[in-house]
Amino acid sequence: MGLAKTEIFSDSQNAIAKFAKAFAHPARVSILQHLFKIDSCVCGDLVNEIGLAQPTISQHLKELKHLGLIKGSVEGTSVCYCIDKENWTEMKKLMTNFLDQDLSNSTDCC
Amino acid sequence: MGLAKTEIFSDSQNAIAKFAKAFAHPARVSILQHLFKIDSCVCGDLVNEIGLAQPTISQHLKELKHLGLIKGSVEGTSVCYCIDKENWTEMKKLMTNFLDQDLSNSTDCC
DNA sequence: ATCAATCATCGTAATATTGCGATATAACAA
DNA sequence: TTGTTATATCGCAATATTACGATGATTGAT
Repeated sequence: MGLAKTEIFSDSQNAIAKFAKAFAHPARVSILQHLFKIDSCVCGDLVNEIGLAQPTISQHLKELKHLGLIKGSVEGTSVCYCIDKENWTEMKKLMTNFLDQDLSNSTDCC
Repeated sequence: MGLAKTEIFSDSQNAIAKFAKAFAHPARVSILQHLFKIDSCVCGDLVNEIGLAQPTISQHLKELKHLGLIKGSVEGTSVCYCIDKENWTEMKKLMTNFLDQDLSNSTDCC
């Protein structure tokens, strides 16, 4: 199939999976890290920074933009990308909550 | 292709992507949440809890076990699964560090 | 108007993921 | 031993992801 049965899961579970998918490829991890490091709109030197072809980078950027994690604005002949910090914070809350489950209980069995 | 070019990325970036992939499916999110909620070895009522066929659940469990996030031990005719809290903590450190990048800089441009 | 630069999209090939029926395996029970 | 229960593995079909060459679209420069 290759098709996840999203209907049988909660909105929260699907949202976690959706954002996790954004980080599930090292190129996207690298793109986000670069955007954070620069901390300003970066005008497409990502292709030089990361060793992937321009269409490939463009595709990864599109996915991140679709998720709302980054913003892009046309700046002359190039396009400037930067982190959408508001949405990033929202996403981080969701993920952190998931990752911090181990703190809610204390017993250990194994 | 469908094959990620892991060679050109750092170990850390590949590790983040690897763990994120574990959370990139709602069934695995659900499995982990259930194991945390119960907070004890659970002997395969996961198939009843989640609405997927037994071979499908078994496959997801295998992936989580391979990543070291859960442990499984034979208990009579069934198998008991639980979170590997030590590895979970390690993974959480890595992911939290990645998610907290927005705290390291303060300027904003967009 | 023409050209160069930058980025997006299309199309396609290779590989990965998801899901499950059928079947194998292992432990216990009678 | 035979049967039952619980889980794993195999094999396959459907779909998704990754990568990139070729091409299109847009902007600025001359």
